[in-house]
Amino acid sequence: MKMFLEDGYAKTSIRNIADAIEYSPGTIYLYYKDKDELLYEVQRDAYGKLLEEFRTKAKHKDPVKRLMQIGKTYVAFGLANPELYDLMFIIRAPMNVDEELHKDNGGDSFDYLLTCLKECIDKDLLRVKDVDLCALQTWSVAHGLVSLNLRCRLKMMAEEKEMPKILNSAIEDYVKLLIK
Amino acid sequence: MKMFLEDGYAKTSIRNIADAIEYSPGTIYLYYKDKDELLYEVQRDAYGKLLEEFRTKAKHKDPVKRLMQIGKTYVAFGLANPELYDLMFIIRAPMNVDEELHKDNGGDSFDYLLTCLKECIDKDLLRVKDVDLCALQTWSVAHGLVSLNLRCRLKMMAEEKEMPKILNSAIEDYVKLLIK
DNA sequence: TCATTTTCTGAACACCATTCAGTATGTTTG
DNA sequence: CAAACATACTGAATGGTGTTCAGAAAATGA
Repeated sequence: MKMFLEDGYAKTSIRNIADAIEYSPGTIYLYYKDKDELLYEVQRDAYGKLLEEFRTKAKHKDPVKRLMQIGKTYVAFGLANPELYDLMFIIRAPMNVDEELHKDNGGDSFDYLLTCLKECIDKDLLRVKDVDLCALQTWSVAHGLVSLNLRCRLKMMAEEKEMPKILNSAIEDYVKLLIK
Repeated sequence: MKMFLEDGYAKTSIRNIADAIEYSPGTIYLYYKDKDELLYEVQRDAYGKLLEEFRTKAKHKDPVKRLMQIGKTYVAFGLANPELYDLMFIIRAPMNVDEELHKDNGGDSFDYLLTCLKECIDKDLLRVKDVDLCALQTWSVAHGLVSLNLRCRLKMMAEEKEMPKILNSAIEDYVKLLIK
């Protein structure tokens, strides 16, 4: 995980890992089917990390304010852990193998959002009706912001150092847009 | 471009390309600095393609309805051309070299959205004030939807074949959210 | 101590992007 | 026409990649 986060998934080779742990490359294949399976292990941790972040930084009683916290926490998480975010949501590799992995892991974070939104909508605090659609939409805004920035597609907007502020404003405005 | 779109950027090797055009691998390096530079050429085309799509499919007189068309066109474009979309907005490679390339190309499509939003806001038709922030937000929703789907992160939501409808609803609802 | 199981090795395979000395072709000049 | 030059191309070599597998080493049990 340390190497994946420092150098990125692609640049971390099985040989580099083998060197670092002082084993031969072949040994790794006795424990993991292939390089992707190493990724799953890291992803499992990463999804847990995000959920933990939600649980500690997005626990306001008011579901609308909590929704705002969730959005901001997500964006901040992506900005603070770019390589980790990459592994979790941008990299191509996995998702083909164990569908359960994501229902159990990434799913928990999504459920956190879902539960919050459900409470908001039940209390008639938002301008939307469909919980699932709204959750998808909200996740998409947050993911869009983080991933476009991570892939340097927002260079035309402002300088690098300005981006956190801008992304924060963007997600803030979006949540405000949801509120009745 | 044909090979990039059929097999993806990563799986298309310089050797494969050399074979296909019946030249030696070395020859390619006489015309392109490296593999990434081949990508830029394709990206240039791709950005043009998206802009062309906007121009033909999002030209309603009413700026709000045009905004809706832009959103739906973008999502449809991403769903219809997954590999192309990947090259344009998800792949890691470029953005480091020629910043102008993107101001001139990807920028044109972004300007199309920007202009439309400006008209909407000038006519006081939307619930937002800041054009740039709203453009970023709108692009993020659309990109989020497309890229999460492309990377199979939405498997828990519905079956593959259901996704186009859902993504369409999501972007539709978002634009409706913007309207006063 | 010896047999058995478990763990590990590292060379080999088939790829990859990239480089570069050398060759072939085309063009221009004396 | 021939020699000089310019352009175009080659393909082997370099140093990387993920992955496999026969065989060696270490640990365990009798």
